Amino acid sequence: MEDDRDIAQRLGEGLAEAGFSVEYAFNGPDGLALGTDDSFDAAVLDLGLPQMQGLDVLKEWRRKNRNFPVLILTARGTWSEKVDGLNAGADDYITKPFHLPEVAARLKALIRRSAGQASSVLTHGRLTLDITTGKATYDGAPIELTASELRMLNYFMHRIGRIVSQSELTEHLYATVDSRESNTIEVYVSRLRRKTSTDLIKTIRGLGYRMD
Amino acid sequence: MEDDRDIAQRLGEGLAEAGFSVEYAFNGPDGLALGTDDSFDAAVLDLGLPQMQGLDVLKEWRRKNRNFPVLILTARGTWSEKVDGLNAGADDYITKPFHLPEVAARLKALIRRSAGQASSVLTHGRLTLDITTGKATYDGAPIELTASELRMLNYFMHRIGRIVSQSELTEHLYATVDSRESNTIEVYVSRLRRKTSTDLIKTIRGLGYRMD
DNA sequence: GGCGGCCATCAGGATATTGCTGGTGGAGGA
DNA sequence: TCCTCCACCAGCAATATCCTGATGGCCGCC
Repeated sequence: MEDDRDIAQRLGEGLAEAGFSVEYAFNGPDGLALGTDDSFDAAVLDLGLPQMQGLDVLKEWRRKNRNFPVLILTARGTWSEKVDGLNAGADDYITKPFHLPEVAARLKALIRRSAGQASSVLTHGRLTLDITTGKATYDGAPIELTASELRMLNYFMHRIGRIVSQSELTEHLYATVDSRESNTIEVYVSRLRRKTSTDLIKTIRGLGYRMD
Repeated sequence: MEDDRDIAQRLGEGLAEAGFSVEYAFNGPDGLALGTDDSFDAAVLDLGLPQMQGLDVLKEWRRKNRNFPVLILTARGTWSEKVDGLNAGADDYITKPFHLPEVAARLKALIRRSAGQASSVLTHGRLTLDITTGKATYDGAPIELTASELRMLNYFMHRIGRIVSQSELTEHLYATVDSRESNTIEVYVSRLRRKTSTDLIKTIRGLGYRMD
């Protein structure tokens, strides 16, 4: 997003070369619209967009809980803008004239960091699981999961198509190795099935379970 | 405040020339002591102070409601530190090697701004929080919050929708890692709920809390 | 030095989760 | 087809977890 299309062009091409997928907006309202998609990994924001203050765009994003990282571009010497930008919810800033590799590097760092924090949602079929918010949905409807169920479901969703043995599950969920004395695992599988669908987790008799 | 006395010397002299009145601390505890005076316009904090993490000093200041602006000095390339710093309550950061005029300029900007009471107010649903004035409203009605409650609420409001574990809260609020000896966190959550609404903060048993 | 408010902690009670049991159903082998 | 054994599930008691009123101590302010 840039006020000067040439700069934007150059920046966009550079970032594309660095492996990013880029979209542009040349004014505030367009930027707002783009941001509402919430499908971005990060945004580069030039302060001083026409028609709307760049900071206002940022504030509006944050107000709408768009939490992708934002890198601010500012002209050299406008300190207050930078500080205001950080306070408005920006994650980093960089001064013009900028070096492309630096922008790319910072963007990568921001994205890497936000990946550690941002809600990373796993999707499989009609099932959805966000481990950071603890929310899961099946067919779009939210389902309530307890902590243990959540852990187990998470484990399964990271092992789609693989057979997961009972002992493996016990080990992962409890860090203890009970041999066959209780059927706790079976019970939890049962609960997961009840809350989602009977055929979500298939049982492989004598070997374990598999989700696919 | 500097880990390298030469750098500190140079920085201090430069700032003095620029019209600032400067005091030093060369380690964490001294820095803490200095900060408790609350008679400063601003502080320059070097991450990586001996004996105590620079960020802990900052957190401790903020815990005591010392709200002077803080400018962080960090080595080049440690992005996570910077971002963590901003999250911990710093107002700006600058990378080494730094140019004296730049530091001075940023400091001035920070001080000017802090004098001007730029109020950044967070809004979420019927809840409103102005971190600079410490005022909060619920349904438009003002609610009285103590310093700790305020910091906790602030933390929650920056993590809407995310599960926040008790240990995470303890760590952020106190900079120490108490394992389960007291139920302080529970008590504060309870108080926040009483002052706002019972269902403002949802408890996820075994995992933590979530505000959404 | 006295006072007020904030803070941390305790203890008792409330609640959801956990792990188990026992009875039932069904798969797979002989 | 029948039999055996494994898996399933509803319900239950035990328990970890959480909530909240009360209390004493500390700190800062007057």
